Amino acid sequence: MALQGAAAKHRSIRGPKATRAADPAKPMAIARPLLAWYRRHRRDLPWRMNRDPYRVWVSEIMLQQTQVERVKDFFVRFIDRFPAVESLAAASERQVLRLWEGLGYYRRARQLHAAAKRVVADHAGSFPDTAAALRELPGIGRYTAGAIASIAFGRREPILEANSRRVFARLVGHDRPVGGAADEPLWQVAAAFVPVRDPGLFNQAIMDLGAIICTPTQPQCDRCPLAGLCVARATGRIAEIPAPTPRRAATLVRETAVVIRQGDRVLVERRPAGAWWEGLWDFPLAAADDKVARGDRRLASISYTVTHHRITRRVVVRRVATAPPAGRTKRFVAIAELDRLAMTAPGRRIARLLDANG
DNA sequence: AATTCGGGGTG
DNA sequence: CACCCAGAATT
Repeated sequence: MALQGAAAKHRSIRGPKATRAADPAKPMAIARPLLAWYRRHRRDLPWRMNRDPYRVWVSEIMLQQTQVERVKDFFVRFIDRFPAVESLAAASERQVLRLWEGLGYYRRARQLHAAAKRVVADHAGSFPDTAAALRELPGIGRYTAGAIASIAFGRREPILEANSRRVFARLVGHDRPVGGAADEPLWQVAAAFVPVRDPGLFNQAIMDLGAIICTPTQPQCDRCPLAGLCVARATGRIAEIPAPTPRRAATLVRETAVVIRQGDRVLVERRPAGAWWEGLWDFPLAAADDKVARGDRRLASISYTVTHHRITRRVVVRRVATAPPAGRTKRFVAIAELDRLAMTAPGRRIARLLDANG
């Protein structure tokens, strides 16, 4: 045991094979115990009912930087409303965004919609079935192409995302920084391990292992089917691998939203192209030099975080006698009608305040 | 290579 | 509060 640990300590990914460490040259050494574990412990997820490429695709887009538990209900509602690529392609962007509201990264929804139209128009409604062709569609990058190609089409394609990055890094003892270009060695590890047989199940199994057993903190190595092959475990470096990536400090932002109200109607604006939450509705934000008018009533102050921006939004209500002009990007709508609009997260919080306060 | 996209859950 | 999450596109 001590011998094994000492030997593993000085082994690189392509090092000698003196011990039982994971060896990319023998993919089945990983796949066999992993798939056996997966058959018993895999998560029961709504997108795993079948291998319909459309469903796999929708789930993979929703899951980008979004946790499984959060996606479940959104996925079921979305599939219920748009059961096939044709119905999604035929929908309006407004409908798609409304179903996406609250899930975040709204560009995903617009790209999903655009890709659906392209699949219908250019591929007669059937998905491209190789990773390279899938990557031509908007919103599909290296990971998502590999996931769809392997899961829906049985292609031998690797994947690397948050779970598999951690699992593979620990498995081979990859103690260098990860993320971005630094992930390339781990892509090579993933490519070496993914088996010809059942690559889709293998990829899903790696992700489930990362989500259930090989967790970021306090992994349950005693229940891991790959524990005996894991270099990080053999060398006692589980807690240090993968190396944490430095984060940017948060920037503080202050802004003021003005609820322009006449009776039970309020003014909302659509976020312009290039702005955060492009295409979603929100209350107008006061310009930096726009003094809060006399008579404005302070309604609330809400804070929220967008990546590395910490934003405090003061909300004031300004009652007006005449309705401001409407247009494609400005609408004057009854508070009760705000439900039907796809709104930004802070905008929705304000809408709920208005609803609660009458 | 670095930045920019959300939002909620967790310790 | 810090960290995390089935990443992709843009610059």
